[in-house]
Amino acid sequence: MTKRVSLKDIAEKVGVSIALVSYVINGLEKEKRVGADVVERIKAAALELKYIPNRIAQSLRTGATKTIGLIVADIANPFFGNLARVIEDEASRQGYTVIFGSSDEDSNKSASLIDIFLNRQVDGFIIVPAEGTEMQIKSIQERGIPLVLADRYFPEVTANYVALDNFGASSDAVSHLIGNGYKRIGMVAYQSKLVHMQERIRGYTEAMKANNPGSVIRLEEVRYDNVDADTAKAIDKLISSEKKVDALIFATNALTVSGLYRIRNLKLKVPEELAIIGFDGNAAFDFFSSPLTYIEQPIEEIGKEAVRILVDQINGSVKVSQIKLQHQLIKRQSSM
Amino acid sequence: MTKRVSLKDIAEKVGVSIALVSYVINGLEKEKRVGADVVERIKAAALELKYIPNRIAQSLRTGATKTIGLIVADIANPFFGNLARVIEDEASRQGYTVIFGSSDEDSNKSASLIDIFLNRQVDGFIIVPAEGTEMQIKSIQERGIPLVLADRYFPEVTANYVALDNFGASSDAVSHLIGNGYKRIGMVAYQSKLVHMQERIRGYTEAMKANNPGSVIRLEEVRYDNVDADTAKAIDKLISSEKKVDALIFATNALTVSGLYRIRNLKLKVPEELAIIGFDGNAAFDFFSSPLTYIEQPIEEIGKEAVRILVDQINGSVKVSQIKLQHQLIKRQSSM
DNA sequence: TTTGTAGGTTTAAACGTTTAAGCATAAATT
DNA sequence: AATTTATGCTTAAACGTTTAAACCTACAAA
Repeated sequence: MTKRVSLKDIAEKVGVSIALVSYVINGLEKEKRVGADVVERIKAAALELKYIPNRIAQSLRTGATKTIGLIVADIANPFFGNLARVIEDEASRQGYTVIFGSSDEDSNKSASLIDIFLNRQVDGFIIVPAEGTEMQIKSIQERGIPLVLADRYFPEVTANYVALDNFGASSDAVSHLIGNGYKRIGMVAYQSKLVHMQERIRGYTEAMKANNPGSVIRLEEVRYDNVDADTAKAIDKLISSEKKVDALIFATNALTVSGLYRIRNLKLKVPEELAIIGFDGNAAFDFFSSPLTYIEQPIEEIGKEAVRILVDQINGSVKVSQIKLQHQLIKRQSSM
Repeated sequence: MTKRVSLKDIAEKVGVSIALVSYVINGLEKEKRVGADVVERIKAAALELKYIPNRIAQSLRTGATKTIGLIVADIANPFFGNLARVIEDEASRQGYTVIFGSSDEDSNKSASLIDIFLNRQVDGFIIVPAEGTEMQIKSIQERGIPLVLADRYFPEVTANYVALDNFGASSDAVSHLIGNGYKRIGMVAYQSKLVHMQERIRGYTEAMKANNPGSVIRLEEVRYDNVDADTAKAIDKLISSEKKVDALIFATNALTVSGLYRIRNLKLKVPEELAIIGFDGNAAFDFFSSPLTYIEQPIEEIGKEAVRILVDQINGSVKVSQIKLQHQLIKRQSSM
């Protein structure tokens, strides 16, 4: 490994002090009154030696790493992949680099990622928090490190967040189904205390009650680490009871896809025997025998807002921003 | 922002030198013969003050950042999202953190990402190289920085890589189709000089010639920045000529999905009117009217191998590893 | 002649680590 | 009693930056 070129190397080559070189490299030649000829010689030498600033040294000196730590549930999940992409682009626009990690909805993994990112002195965090990580979030805040939660948040923790209006989204889905004549509507959700899930569930139950005070709530909860089997069981149960469902809302993208497999295997006619509403977009939704109606999240906005708020905080803002964005219900055949 | 706790703070609290604290924190108390009581007091103080090592300072001192720079075409593309996930896990297992960026197949973006990662003194790179980035790759090598290419490589550049045996994969697809009685087989590929694409094309053409010396090559190339329109046009052309195709191979996941939309809109019966083979897995493949036969890449292996080779290089190995992995042809209804 | 000021440059400390080298003191060996 | 060895600790330099402060020199103003 050939030694990297430093300011010192340029200084020696030109025959001036390191300080002068630093000034010129950083464009402070006017302000710091560096001689015109010296400026030229330094610039030439930097080019010739292919000088690349050492951000590690800069960071140590300035205390800023220009790095954002991003923690999502799973970067392989298209929803988070898309979110990561938006965050990457917006961060880059603002001069930040992103380091990322997947928590797998596991609080231990989350803790270890946070530790690693703290080690690396990230300037701020964007976190899709897993269940039971309230204390981790608080501990970041106590350290005074900027933080924005995305997709979910903790009602009892005062923190910046950008999330969907999940209550509105799923109650909209219910209204849509009821408007189309469906009555026995069920929901398949994750077994989770996280607000985004609880709000999706609450949106469903409240809308059911609002539209028909005596309506039956048919909610099945699925474990994150056993999606396919649990979803299949949930659907089997929902369609086998004497009062079987005539419509089904899935609470996430993964649940929807998993459910579609089961529904296809059962050869249920959609929407005649069972109407469906999915969550998030997905090419699979389009090619299902009956194209799916789904709740679309404004991923672009979520990511951009999160970065903007975070950078604001890094730059000293102390304002707490809690943003709920609106969904769009993409109406298609599966719920008609 | 409350000041972060440093070794110095612990040293002052305990009343010893910084060196001793460093030894204890790094578990060198035996080797460096630190007194038993002092060890205890230092450990207690570290815990009490919630000491977190500053990796930036460590990196500056040791020259190693324990960071891998990952450049893919687009993290939002499920293939790269999955690859990133595998790389993240394997890197973490080896004590490395990943910083990532998407090149969008654009050599300028690629160059800028590489610069940023060099600034940050990454210990090594894993790159899915874009067209025309040979010099960028060489420049990294000249700096003596470990590097592994993934998914693609440059035949004229001697570098480590892990890729699919693309030639074998697409010729296998052709053989399969021919074995099932299809004769007029076409391919929709990207317009790209990159080997992975050229090899997929070559696998197709060679297999066509091998099976029938006089066979017609029906190849259409699509621009990366205009996938949907170009793919639609390509398909229209391939099925409208007097000798229209009876089977179609798509050269990537995105091309396959795009093609499926067109084929559905044209209401072509698959496989009766047109057989299809896709690339990479995807839930959409499963729900298409006729479940798709597709070429499956060993993503897990690609990612793991890439990290293993990279870490080897970081640890001083100078061996050049060029690995081609085998696909699996998942045979289903669309090509029967 | 002294004082002031602008232009141009260097010095040196600091960020938080790691680690080779040195310095005591006590205990063991001759 | 003199020397060696072991034990326990400190000192200080180095990594590559940034940046406040000090330092020159020349020249203008008093």
